[in-house]
This record gives sequence, structure tokens and C-alpha cells, in this order.
Amino acid sequence: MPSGGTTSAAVPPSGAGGLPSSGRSSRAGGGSSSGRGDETRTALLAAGRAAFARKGYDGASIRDITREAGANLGAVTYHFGSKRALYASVLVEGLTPLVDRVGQAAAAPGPSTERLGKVVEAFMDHIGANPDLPRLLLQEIAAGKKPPVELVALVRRNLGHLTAILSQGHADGSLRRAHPELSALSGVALPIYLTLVAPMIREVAGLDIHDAAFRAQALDHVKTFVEAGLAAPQETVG
Amino acid sequence: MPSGGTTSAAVPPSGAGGLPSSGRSSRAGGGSSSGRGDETRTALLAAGRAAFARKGYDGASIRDITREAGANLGAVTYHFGSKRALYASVLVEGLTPLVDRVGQAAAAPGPSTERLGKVVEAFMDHIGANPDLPRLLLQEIAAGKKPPVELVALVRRNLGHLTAILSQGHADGSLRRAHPELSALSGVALPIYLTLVAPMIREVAGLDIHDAAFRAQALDHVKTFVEAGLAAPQETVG
DNA sequence: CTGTTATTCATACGAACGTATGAATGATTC
DNA sequence: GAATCATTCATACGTTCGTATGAATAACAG
Repeated sequence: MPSGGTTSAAVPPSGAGGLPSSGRSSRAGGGSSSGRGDETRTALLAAGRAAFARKGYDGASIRDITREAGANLGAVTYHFGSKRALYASVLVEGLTPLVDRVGQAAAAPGPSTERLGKVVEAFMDHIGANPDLPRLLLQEIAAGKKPPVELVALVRRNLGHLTAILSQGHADGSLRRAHPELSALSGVALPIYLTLVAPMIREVAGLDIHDAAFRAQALDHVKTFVEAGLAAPQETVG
Repeated sequence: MPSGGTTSAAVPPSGAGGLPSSGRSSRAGGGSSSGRGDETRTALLAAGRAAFARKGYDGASIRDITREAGANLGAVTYHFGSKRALYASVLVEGLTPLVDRVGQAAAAPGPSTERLGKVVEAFMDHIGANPDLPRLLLQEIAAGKKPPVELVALVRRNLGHLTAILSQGHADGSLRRAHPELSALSGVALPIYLTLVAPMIREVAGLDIHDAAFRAQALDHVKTFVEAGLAAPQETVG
């Protein structure tokens, strides 16, 4: 044996590490370790997000991802431990900012209908700027398997933000008294769906969600639709 | 060379055949050819639908599909020519009945709000009975690539059914005057989304869309939501 | 019975995949 | 300048994939 150990020649910072958002391991003080380790990790996450969203988990290959990231084939194994672990990191680190942003919008003071509008706006804006996110989410969910716990936690948190608004609206009578989960899901279904089927809309109707004018139109429509769908029924006037 | 030809020993009925819905080749008269050819083809379609919906195109393997269908490994090549061709057949032959059913519901006479309700009901009912369909559709669309022409044609036909109702509603003033495509998409987004994220809903909120009671609740909610979202605004009464 | 045709079957091939391995690299610390 | 460490790199292994191939089977025609 030329070198020392048998298999533990290099000890990757991955494995059982879970999902430390910035838990990089540096050697002694608080320095910058040996160089571009973080850059590689970040590049892998970005390339992985694009690849997984576009081709699905199985369709995306580690070779494609590392090539796109400008990294070596072994980079994924080293930084994340496995393809599956990279995928989990992409999922969590990609969706957390969205949930956070929705949480901020939902926490704003004001009447429930106004908060609802702000949440929808934040949701559509963030998703519009990151069209990979709904694809990532749906690619995972559409599999029909039990989603990973981290994803469940994120969605549950998001649902909590929405149901808080709904219960306020129920209390003050401005929102329809309805099934809270169904109502919350209704609020997010349309933004996600519109972003998701953007290629189909472009193909079928010639409308591009990336076009600024149509984006504005879509946002307006979604806000109106969701607010009307959730609003308390008004007395009809002949 | 033991046998006669070089490569054309067996001539599969696939290849450039396109998508004949029942264009089975029988030998001379109109008989039943040599046996269970059609059964195998049908079994492959069913197994392929389940596999593609659950694992995506890349995740589903021909070996899994043929095993599930009780057919030989070469059956897909023989009956469809390639994995891709099987996938296209699954897509078209799976979604056509849904579009047809929506078309029937949309063609019913009556006021536009009532037709709208019937369409939503037909949509949710059919999708509820065939939960693989939205997954198939989304797996394809989520890829972000140009969808196959047959799929575009189907979606365009479906969109036509919906916009017909909407324009009637616009004309008689019962529906909100809004972007027709956006409105139509809004009508289908929620049913599809609810079915699609069923595993997530079950995990996060403990609600199962396959449970009859919740199904009824969901249908009711979706109808109310969509109708309220698309209805013409009423005068508010303090 | 003989030839023809549709279908099934077992097997093989080359490519691509995820992962493992151990040497090379280069910065940091003493 | 030697030791240490995180990271990168080239390469190899075993598996699985889609597809190709040609023989085997079975039904029908004459």
C-alpha cells in the first residue's frame, strides 16, 4: 500500500452532514479554507437546479451537471456525497427563499384581502424570476412517492403562512368560509401552474410568460381570480 | 448467412406508422391475425402509462414496462418501434378521452355558468378516476421543451372548448370580461394541481384526495372557486 | 403437408450511468 | 521547507439502459 489508509484517503465534507446551509468546514480559524471549494459547490447547485428542473432527476446526469458547472466528475461525490444528496440540497436551498419571501409578505399588517394580494404578488414575482422552482417542485411531487421530509416541512410552513391569512379573513368576514387547506392550495395553484405550462401556452396560444406585458397581464388576472375565488360572497344586485 | 435477408427478418408494424388508433395489421381478411398481438399492445400502453407517470420518461425502463405488462423485452420495439414512440402513444391515447369528455360537457346547452360548472365537474371527475393523466401531462410539460405536436393539438382543442364557454359568458354578461386563455387555464389549473399534489397534501395536511368525502369537498370547492373567480363582479352591498 | 406471416423469445452489443479510488495540486501552518 | 489539509483530477468498475438480431412458436392459406 503506497499511501496510508485503505479507503479514507480523502474525507469529503458530505455524507451524514444533513443540510447545513453554510456549514462549510474550514481548517483552524475562520479562514477561507483552501480556495474555491465553495464556488464549486455553488456552481454545482446552480447547474443541478437547471438540469433537474429541465430533465428530471433521472434524466439529468452527473456528467452533464459537473460539465455545466465547470467542475470535475468527482465533484458531486466530494461535495454532496451522492447525486441524491445533491438533489435534496437543490430542492431545499432553492425553495427556502421562496417560502421565506411568502412568509414576509404574509406577515405584513393590513386587511386580509390586501395581505392575500401581497402574497400572490410575491409568489408570482419570485416564481416568475425563478421558473425552475415550480418545475423542481412538481418533478418531485409528480412522482407520487412520499416527498422528502425537508420538502414537507417547507410546504407545511408555506401553508401555515397562507392559512393564517385565511383565518383572519374568516374572522373579519372578508373571505369566504371554506376549507382552509383547499383555499390555501387554490391560492398557489394558479401561479405555479401558469409558470409550469409556460412552454405549452407559448406553443398553443402564442403567449410568452417571459414577455413583460403578458407577465403583467397574468399577474393582474391571477390576483383578481384568486381574490374573487376566495372572497366572501356578496349580495347580488339585480 | 443461415437465414435469408440481412436485417429485415421481421417487419414490425411500427416505425413510420405514426399513431393509428387501431390500425392493427391483419393478414388477409379482417380476421384476428395470429393471436394476442393487440392484447400485448394494450398491456404495454397501460404499463407504460403507469410507469411514465410515476417515474418520468427517463426513470421508466423498457424492462420494467414489459415485465409489468407480462411481455417480452422486445415487445416495445416490435409494437411501437422505440421507447419514445411508446411514450407518444401513451400520451395521446391517454389524454384523448379526457379532452373528448370535456368537449361533450362544454357542448351541452344552457347558461354559461352552468356549462362552466359541468366542465369543471367532468374534468375533475375524469382526472380523479385517472390520476396518472395529470402526471403524464406535467412530466412532459415540466421538461420545458417544445411539446409534441399531437399534445399541442389536444390542448388546443381543449382550450377551444373552454374559451367557447367564456365568450358566451362574456356576451351575456355572466362571466368576467378577461383574458380568454388565462381564464381557460385558470379553470383547469386547480383540478390538475390538486390531483398532482395529492401525495403532498396527504403528507402535509393528512387529507387524501382518494377519500370519497374529501373528494366531494374538493369538487365543491373547486367549482365554487372557479365560478367565483370567473364570474362577472357583482355590485357590492354594504 | 408446406409455405407464409405475425408475434414472441433469448440473447448480445455498445453506450451511458453513478460511484469508487488514489494520485496530483496547491494553499496554509508550524 | 516540511507537514497537513481541502480540493481537484483522471480513470476504472460494475450496472443498467435502449436497441438489434435472429431463431422459435403458432396460426392460417393453399
